[in-house]
Amino acid sequence: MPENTAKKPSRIQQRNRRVILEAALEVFSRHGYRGATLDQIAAEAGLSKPNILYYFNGKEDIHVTLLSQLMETWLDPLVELDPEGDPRREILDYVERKLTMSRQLPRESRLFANEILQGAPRIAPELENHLKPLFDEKCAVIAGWVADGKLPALDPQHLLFSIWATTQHYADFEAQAALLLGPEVDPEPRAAAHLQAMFGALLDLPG
Amino acid sequence: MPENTAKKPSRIQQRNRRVILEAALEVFSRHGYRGATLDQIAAEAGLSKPNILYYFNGKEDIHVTLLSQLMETWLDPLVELDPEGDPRREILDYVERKLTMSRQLPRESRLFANEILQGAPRIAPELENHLKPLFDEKCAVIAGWVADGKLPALDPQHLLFSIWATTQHYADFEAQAALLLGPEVDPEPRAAAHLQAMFGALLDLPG
DNA sequence: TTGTTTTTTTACCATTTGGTAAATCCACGA
DNA sequence: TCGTGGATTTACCAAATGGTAAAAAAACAA
Repeated sequence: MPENTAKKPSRIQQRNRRVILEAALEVFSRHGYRGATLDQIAAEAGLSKPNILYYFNGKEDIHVTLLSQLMETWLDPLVELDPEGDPRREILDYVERKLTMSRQLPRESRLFANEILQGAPRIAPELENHLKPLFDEKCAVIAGWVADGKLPALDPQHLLFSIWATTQHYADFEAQAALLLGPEVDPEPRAAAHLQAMFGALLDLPG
Repeated sequence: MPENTAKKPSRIQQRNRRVILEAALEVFSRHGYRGATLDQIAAEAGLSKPNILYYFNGKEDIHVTLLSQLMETWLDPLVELDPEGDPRREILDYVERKLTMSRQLPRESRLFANEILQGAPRIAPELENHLKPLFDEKCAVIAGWVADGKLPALDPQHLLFSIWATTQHYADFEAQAALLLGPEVDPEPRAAAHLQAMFGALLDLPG
């Protein structure tokens, strides 16, 4: 195993760790943690299984590393929600960003969905440390907007849940949407219009 | 294996098949298809593994039987949506029924979520035969309401997707909600209020 | 070029897991 | 109560899977 202790990783190390994580994203997101095998990841990465275990301490290490590394990207749209901006614009833009992310990074969405569905056994600490503070912070921002009369009375926590649920739905349950809408249809444009209308209506409610 | 061909199942058969499917629901919904083992199901059912394979042809047979058997229950709230009823009432009542079902049958919700997340490899035909016709039928009903001016212009397909996503979210991502709201809080009352407000606002939009 | 360190491969291993064969047990009708 | 067929257990097995040891190869510094 590469002695990372205070050593700078070689170019080969950097490249191979990247290749392995990319392959792991593909495999874990399609089959879940338990359903994914090191052999599949190795094949996808174009490396041998022992070689993969030279760069990571085991299957779980790969999985945890992957989740941790993607957490920042995943939370980024919410980070951008600006307390100083126009409340209605900020929230509708957030919906838009989240939907775009679901469309562009469906594997990441399914990776997190899989993990949380199983009870978040390997990522709970990461959620506690990164997601929860951000969630609480942004809920407070939205609650402030409501208190200031800039938004109708609404439940910040459940508003965020609804945004997550509706936007990630298109990545997580893509198989179902493809079956119901037809595989060749791209749901995104109509999904975007629908979600803007729905959340827009909620935000326009008389306070 | 019990010769089911044109024979009536004995009382023992009925009971054990029921016990096995109940155990399988518990295990499959917690760990997904690949993450569940026959040994776990056997332990949960209080039977030996070979005894379980006496009643079912294999792991996949149990899984498919379970999904098929629960499909009807799962679609029931949508079946009840009445074309003759008041459009707004019908849809909001449907949201309520779906949320109640998510709360009362979270294992069923996670079972389906797991399966669809993996691309619905074992349940696709069942979805095609049962979900799709119902989906198309009810979308037509809603589209009719819109055409008659009884509802504002909205997208029936994506409205149903949003209802599914938001209501099932509380069962499927329970681990996350528990982490963010606190494990002792029951999200249901506020979730219900929020969803009624949100979908109510959408349905009240000026046509 | 040579010696040393990093990277990769080869050859394994132990455990888990879905599944089976056959013996045994047991419920129940005649 | 005895026989028969359905129900259950015991004892397995082959394949898959996560992981390791050690040799070989490649990279690199001097």
